Amino acid sequence: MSKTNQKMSGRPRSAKSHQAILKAALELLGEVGFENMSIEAISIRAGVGKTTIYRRYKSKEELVADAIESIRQDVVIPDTGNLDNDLDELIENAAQITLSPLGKQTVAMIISSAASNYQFAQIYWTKYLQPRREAFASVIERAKMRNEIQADVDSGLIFDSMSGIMLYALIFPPETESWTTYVRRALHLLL
Amino acid sequence: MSKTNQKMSGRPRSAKSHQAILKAALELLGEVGFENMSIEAISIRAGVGKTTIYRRYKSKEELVADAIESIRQDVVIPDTGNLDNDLDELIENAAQITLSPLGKQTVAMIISSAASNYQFAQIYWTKYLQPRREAFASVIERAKMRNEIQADVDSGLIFDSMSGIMLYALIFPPETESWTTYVRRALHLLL
DNA sequence: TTATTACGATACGATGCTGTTTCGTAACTT
DNA sequence: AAGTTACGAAACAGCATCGTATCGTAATAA
Repeated sequence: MSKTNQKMSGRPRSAKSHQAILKAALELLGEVGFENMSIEAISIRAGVGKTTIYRRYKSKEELVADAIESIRQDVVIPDTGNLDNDLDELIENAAQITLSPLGKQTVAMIISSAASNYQFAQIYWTKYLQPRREAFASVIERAKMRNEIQADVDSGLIFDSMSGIMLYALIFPPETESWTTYVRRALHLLL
Repeated sequence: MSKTNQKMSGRPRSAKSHQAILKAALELLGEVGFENMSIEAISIRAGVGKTTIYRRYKSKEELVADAIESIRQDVVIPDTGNLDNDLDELIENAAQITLSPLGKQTVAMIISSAASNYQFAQIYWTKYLQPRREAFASVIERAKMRNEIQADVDSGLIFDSMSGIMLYALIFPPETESWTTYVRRALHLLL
């Protein structure tokens, strides 16, 4: 905003420091969680002065929101010509992200702050879930055209249900099978 | 343990204080979350000295684990003679507990500490989910006997899926319908 | 009654983080 | 070159909480 919409005189803000701050914030979020991470720890890990962070962000919330938003992951839209294979790829991809420490802490942060601060859920929805929900829809669409499933299938609701079981299995990992097999088995109930 | 298995001389620990501590801990957990609650705040709200808490618990984790464990909720096993009605009651009951501030913070705590400390998930599973999973199984069992559903339905997997969608809808509340309708609609995909 | 343990209150030093300020230096614009 | 802004480092007072220790009092057992 203020950085780009107007040429400022004086030394410009360091893009390198900016990247280092976001990186350190995400690392610490995954390691210790939102509540236990301090601005001081972030500045030390990023190798920048505390001042530099306080100059950019008014609060930890703002910083972390920006950091999460900065994650750009390519959305996979599998197209193997077969629904089951497509779904397997989607599940595999979701597993990698969701089961990581950062993924877990992000979800925890969203839940615990949901009542007071909806911005984290908002970002996660827009940046992460929404694109994948659409990718899922196009996978389902193709399966419909191949007559693999009925035309009245509600891809949105199925995606939500699938996300739900993934979340559940994240907290209470299945004991007798792998996370992915379990999710796959649940998904077969839905289709 | 040490309190009951042996008659001690001297003044016994106050059961009243004990109750007050657990109550205050649960209240604060719902209000500010696990990370933001201090032993000091608990002692003040409970109207006891800090010493009294430190004498009983070595850590906040221990205290909160005990507090959660102390919640005794009657498990509803509906038997209306009709599966859909039975399920509605189960959903309604789950909604009340899950959507409360305490319910949300408990879940958030479980997730964020899952990697380092599995005891919270363990307690929640044993004290809360397990009994309900069994109640759900008997509801399904009765529906099978009435030939409302097929005999090969896996009640456990369906319960997990249902819990999953509830959890998901807790974080990302449906915009165009109520929480319960949404859950009910998802459940119909499964049965 | 005496011995023992718990009680609530209060004070304590230690710790870790907050957000701000000051400093000399570095990187730009005009 | 002059002017301006950002940089990292360091110091700062302020605050909340930690876990422990000390106090005189209360409640129980022998």
